Amino acid sequence: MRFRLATWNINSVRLRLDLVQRFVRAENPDVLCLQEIKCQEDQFPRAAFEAMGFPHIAVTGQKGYHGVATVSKIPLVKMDRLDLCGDGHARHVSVVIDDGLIGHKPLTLHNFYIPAGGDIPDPAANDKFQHKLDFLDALTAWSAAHKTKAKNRMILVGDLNVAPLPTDVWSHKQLLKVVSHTPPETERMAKALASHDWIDVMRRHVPPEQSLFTWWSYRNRDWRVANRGRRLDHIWTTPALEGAAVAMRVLQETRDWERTSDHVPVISDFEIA
Amino acid sequence: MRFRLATWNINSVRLRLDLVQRFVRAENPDVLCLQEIKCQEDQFPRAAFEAMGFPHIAVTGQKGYHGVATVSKIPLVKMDRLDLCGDGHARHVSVVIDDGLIGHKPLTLHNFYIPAGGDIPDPAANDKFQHKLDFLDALTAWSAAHKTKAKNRMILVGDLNVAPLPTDVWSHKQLLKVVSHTPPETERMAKALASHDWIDVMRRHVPPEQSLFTWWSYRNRDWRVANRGRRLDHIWTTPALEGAAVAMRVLQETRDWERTSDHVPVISDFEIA
DNA sequence: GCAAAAATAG
DNA sequence: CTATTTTTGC
Repeated sequence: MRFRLATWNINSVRLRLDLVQRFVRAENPDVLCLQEIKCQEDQFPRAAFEAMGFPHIAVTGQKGYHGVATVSKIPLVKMDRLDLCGDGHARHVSVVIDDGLIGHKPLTLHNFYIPAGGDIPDPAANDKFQHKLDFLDALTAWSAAHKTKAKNRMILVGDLNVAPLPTDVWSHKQLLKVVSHTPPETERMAKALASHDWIDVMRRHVPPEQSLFTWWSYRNRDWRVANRGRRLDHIWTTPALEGAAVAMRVLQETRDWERTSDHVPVISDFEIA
Repeated sequence: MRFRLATWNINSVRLRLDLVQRFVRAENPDVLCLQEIKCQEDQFPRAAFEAMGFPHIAVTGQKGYHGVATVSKIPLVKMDRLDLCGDGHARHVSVVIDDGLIGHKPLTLHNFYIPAGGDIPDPAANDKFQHKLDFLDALTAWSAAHKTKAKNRMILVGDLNVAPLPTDVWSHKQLLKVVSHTPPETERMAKALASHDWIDVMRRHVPPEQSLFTWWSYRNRDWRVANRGRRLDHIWTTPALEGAAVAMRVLQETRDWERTSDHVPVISDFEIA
């Protein structure tokens, strides 16, 4: 089974439906994970996605903020959602991808939108940063609990809002005190990765010496010149899918599109035995 | 001297510049008075009005709310502004129209945007209604003070936010307790009219038995069917201009334009000796 | 710099 | 229903 998976923080799916269409026409993903859809579930533009060839749709939404959706050309079964911090935020949806072949082991796809964490990287002074650390801890606990099954076939994608490696930001030194790259966050992300021996697919394709970004702030108008980016979006797989991600690309060019998201899509082609 | 005068509550001049252009192309007014321009003076699109053939511009603006502007093809002199309630609101601009002929008496044009007055027609419970009544009283006092000169040639136009006659609303009975048609307002408007023997030009052209509206709420989508309108916009002249307004039309058709104002323009042709 | 919502005004 | 400003969040 071969398929193309894409993840994109779209920053309002209703406002940027046209950009999604342009992306889908150009790259033809089989499964597309969106974050920050910023709408309720009944406001999700289902018809437009069906028209784009994605009849299988799983959405977790809320009013105004957050929200994730996974749309697929391949049938989806067992849609589910997690509320890791028990706060009712729409930050996760999972699906089991089922291409209809008999006897295959299940393949679960988790789509996450981890809290951004506010401006001040001090959990005592900033509730939102505390919430982000709690969410990362809960992610690790949840992930560790799943490790009981060694052959678990799982993909985890999304806007994780952490740039874990020094080369995942434009300046390691200057960002050590900036939310998304502080030690409490990067250490927690390392623990999350270790908790299920998750494979960082993007870094399997781009060596850690090389800088790799998926997000550039709206505030830098000349984003390509300054190149003050961060790698906030990720694709992980469990060891059972070792080698399955046969290709990976960061779609930087979308950052130049008119009225685009501050995040760019990440694509990975999977070849599953 | 012959000229065409128009008044229109445009409900944001920047947002509806294209509609103003369409109106100007169709009706070719010589002088155009706008209300609710909703911009500061330096944000007023002067260049666009100059391009439309209005090099003479008088603006009283403020941030976000209210604001009036008079633009003209005929030279304007002695631009002035009144602050009848001393609250700094941008609700008036006056100009003296000067066509360059020697020996003519001055002709002053006042452009007003009277407070809407909020929802509850009780001055004790609603400061905005009190403000509206105060404004109408101040208008009467100001107008009476000008009566010293019997030959005063003045035109007063604008969104006066009062529908004075029973036929100026779609249902006299149902609107007696609705702000714009309550007795405290209509009585004050009658006093204002009497204070300088103002001529209600619109009613000189349409008999008071006939209903006459210039505004239809955005809330009635099918405005033409229900026809729940009110006459909130007015053109008055002093007795010295008796007979000068040789024609008058209410441009109802603009209410059907895309994304239009809830008010429609009123046009009057003047023939001044 | 953007986006959505809430508040405010009409 | 429409527009602007303010607030919150990213």
